[in-house]
Amino acid sequence: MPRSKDDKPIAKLPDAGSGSVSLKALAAHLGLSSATVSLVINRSPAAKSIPPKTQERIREAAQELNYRPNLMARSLRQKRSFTVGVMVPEISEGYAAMVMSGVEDFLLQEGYFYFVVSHRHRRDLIEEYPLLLQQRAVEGLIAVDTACSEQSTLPTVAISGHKEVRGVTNIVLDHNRAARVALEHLKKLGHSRIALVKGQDFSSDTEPRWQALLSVAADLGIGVKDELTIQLESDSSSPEVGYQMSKNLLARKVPFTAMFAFNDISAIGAIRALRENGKRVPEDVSVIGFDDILSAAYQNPGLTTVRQPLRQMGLIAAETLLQRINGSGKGKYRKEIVVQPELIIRQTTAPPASQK
Amino acid sequence: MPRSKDDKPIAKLPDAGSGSVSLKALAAHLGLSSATVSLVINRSPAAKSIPPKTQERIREAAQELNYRPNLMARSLRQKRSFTVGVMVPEISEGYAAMVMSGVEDFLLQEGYFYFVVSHRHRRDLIEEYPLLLQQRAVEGLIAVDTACSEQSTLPTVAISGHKEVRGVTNIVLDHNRAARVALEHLKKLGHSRIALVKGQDFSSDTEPRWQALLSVAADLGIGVKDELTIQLESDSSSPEVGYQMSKNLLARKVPFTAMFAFNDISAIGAIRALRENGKRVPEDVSVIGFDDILSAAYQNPGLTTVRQPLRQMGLIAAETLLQRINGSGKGKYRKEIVVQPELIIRQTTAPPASQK
DNA sequence: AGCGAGCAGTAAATCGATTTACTAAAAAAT
DNA sequence: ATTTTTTAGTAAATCGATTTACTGCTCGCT
Repeated sequence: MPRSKDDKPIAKLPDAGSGSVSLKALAAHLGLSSATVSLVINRSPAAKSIPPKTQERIREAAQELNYRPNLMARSLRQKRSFTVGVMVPEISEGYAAMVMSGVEDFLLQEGYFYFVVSHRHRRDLIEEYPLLLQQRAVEGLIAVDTACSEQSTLPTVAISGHKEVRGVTNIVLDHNRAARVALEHLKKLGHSRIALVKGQDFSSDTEPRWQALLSVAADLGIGVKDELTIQLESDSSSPEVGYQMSKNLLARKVPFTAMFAFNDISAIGAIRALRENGKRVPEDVSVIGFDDILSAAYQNPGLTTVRQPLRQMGLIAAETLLQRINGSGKGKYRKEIVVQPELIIRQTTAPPASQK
Repeated sequence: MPRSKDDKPIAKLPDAGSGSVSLKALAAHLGLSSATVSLVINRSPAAKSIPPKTQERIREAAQELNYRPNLMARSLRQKRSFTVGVMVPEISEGYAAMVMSGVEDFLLQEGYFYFVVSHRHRRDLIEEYPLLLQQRAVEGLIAVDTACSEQSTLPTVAISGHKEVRGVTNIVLDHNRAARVALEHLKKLGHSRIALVKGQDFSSDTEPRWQALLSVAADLGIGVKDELTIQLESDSSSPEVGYQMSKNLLARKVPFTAMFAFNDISAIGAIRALRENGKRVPEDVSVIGFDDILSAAYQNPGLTTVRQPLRQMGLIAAETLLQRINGSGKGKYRKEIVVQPELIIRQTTAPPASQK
C-alpha cells in the first residue's frame, strides 16, 4: 500500500480517542518516570529537587493532554476516598432535602462527594446501609433523623439523632427554646386552651420535643390536658396523618383555640380538618407548625412555624464531619452541637375570637 | 514468663480488630491462594475445578471472618464502579427530590450507588460536574431538568432535557396531552378567558410546554391573548416568582376566570396574589398547577394540577441508564421515552361564577 | 508402560497512582 | 584531589482484588 515516505505516526489529537491519559502515558510522553510526574503534580514536598523548569514542563503537558488522575487508583493506595455517606429516612421529604442541600454545599466545596441512601424507617436497612457505605470506602457518615446504632467505626454526625451513641456527634435543636418561643407567642396572643401534637414514635425528635413542651408549658402555666393531646402514628409523610388525628381530636368536642403541631406537614393536615369542621384559621383556631419546610411559606395563609435552621444544620454537620475526618483530633469529638430555632410568624396565628 | 504449656496463638475474635480482612488474609487463613478464593467467592465459571467441599469451606470462612471485598481495588481492576452521577438544579426542590426518590429506588436495588450534584443553573457547574463525576468513575449520568451539552462520553439519560443531544436518552412528558387535559378541563367547566403562565427561560420544559399549549389552545378554540400571558423570570424556586407576576397580570385589569400556571410553585404564588386582590379561588378564578409536587396536595384548598409521574420518571431513567450501561446494545439507545401526565382534580378549579 | 484427560489449584501480571529508598552525576567544600 | 553535598531524578514496592495461563498429580484406557 503506497504511503508517503516520511510516514510519521499520526499525531494524536490532545484530547483524542476514548480513554483518558494515564500517569504512565503522560510520563512516557515527557520522557520522565511516573514517579517524578506524580510528585510534581501533587506538589509533594519531595518534589523540591525537581527544577522549576521541569515542573513547569510537566504541568503544561498535563494540561495539554488533559490528564486526570484515576481516583480509584489513588484511593486504593492512599486509603482515602473523599466521599461520605448520607442516610435519610426519605429523600423526597422537605426536611431531608433541605438538610442535604446544606450538606452538599459544604462537601463539594471541599472536594468531597457523597452517597445518599434513604431507609424509609426500615430497621434492616438502617443496619445494613452503614456497612454498604463502609464497603464503598466512605470516610464518614451523616445520619439525618435516624437513630443509628453503635456499630459503625466511622466518624459519624447525626442530625436530630438524640440517642447518645459512642463516636457520634449530635446536632440538635434547642427544643426548650423552640417550645418556649411557640408557647409564649400563643400565650401572648391570649390562648390558653392549646392542643398539642406529639410525633410518631419512630422520629428521634419526638421525645425530646415532647419533654421540652411539657416542661415549658408547666413553666408558663399552660395546662396540658390529655383530651387536647394527640399523637401521630402512621409512617407516612403526608398531611393525611395530621388530618386524621385532628378529626379524632375534634370529635372529642373539647374546645381549644390554638394548636401546636409536631411539624409543618401535620399542621397542614390539621388545618384541613379544622376547616372541614367549620373552623376558620386563624380566626377560630391558631396553628403553629414546626420545621419551616419550603411549603410552609407556600401555604395560604402562610403557616406560622418554628423554624429549624435545616440548611445550616446540614452545613454544620458536613463541616464537623470533615473536621473529624481530617482533624488531628485523635478520636476526640464534640458530643453535641445545639442550634437555635426561630419563630416565623405568618398568618395562621392570631388572638382568639374574644368570645364564642 | 510462665505460661500454660499448650500455649496456642490467642484466638482472634471473628470480627476483632480495626481493619477488615483482605482477600490475602482470608486466603492465608485457609491455606489457599488468593486466586482460588477470589474465583470461588465470585462464583466465576473458572472455579468449576474446585471441589464443592473446598468451595463450601471458603465461603464459610469468608462469612466467619466477615470478609468484604475492597470495592476500590475491584473497581480499579474491572473498570466498573457501580456508581452513577445525578445532576439536578437544586436538591431541595420538590421536583428534583421526587425524581431522585425514584432513581434511588431502582439503583440501590441493582447494587448501584449514586453521587448527587446540584448546579443551581450555573453554567460553569453544568459544564464541570460531568467531568468531575467522570473522574469519580461513574458509569453513567442522569440529568434532571438540565440542558447538558454534548461533551460527555458517558451514557446519559436526561429527564426533561429536551434538546436532542447525541448519546442522550430523553425522558419527556407528553406536553400536548398535558395541555389538552388541562385546557379541556377548564373549557368543560365553562372557562374561556384563561390566563397562561410561561416558564423561566432556563427551564428546559418552558418551550415545549408553551408550544404544546399554543397548539392545543388553537385546537380547542381558546384564544391566547398577550394581555393574559405572563412569563416567570427570577431564578428562584419560591412562589414569590408567581406572586409578583400575577400582581402584574392583575394590574392590567384584563378580566379572566381561570389560570393555567407553569408549575405548582408559581400557582401557589398566583393564588396568594389573587386572594390579596379580593378574588376567591376557585369561585372567582380557577387555578391549575403543574407537576403535582408534594405540597400541591397540602394546599388548602388542594391544588388542581397536571401531575408528572416524577417518581416513575426517575425510575425509568435509572432503569434505562443501567440498560445502556450493561446492555449489549453496542451504542444503540432510545432517543426519547415519553411519559403521560394525569390531571389531578382537587379544589382550585370550579365553574366560573355565572356572571359578575 | 505410556498417553491423554481431568482435577485441584497456583503464579504472576494487571489496574493506575503513590511513596520510600536509592543512584548517578554535578557542584561545592575541604 | 578528594570528599561531601546537592541536584535531578528513578526503581520498585504497595494498595487489594481479578484473571489468564500455567503446573503437578492422579486416574483410566489401550
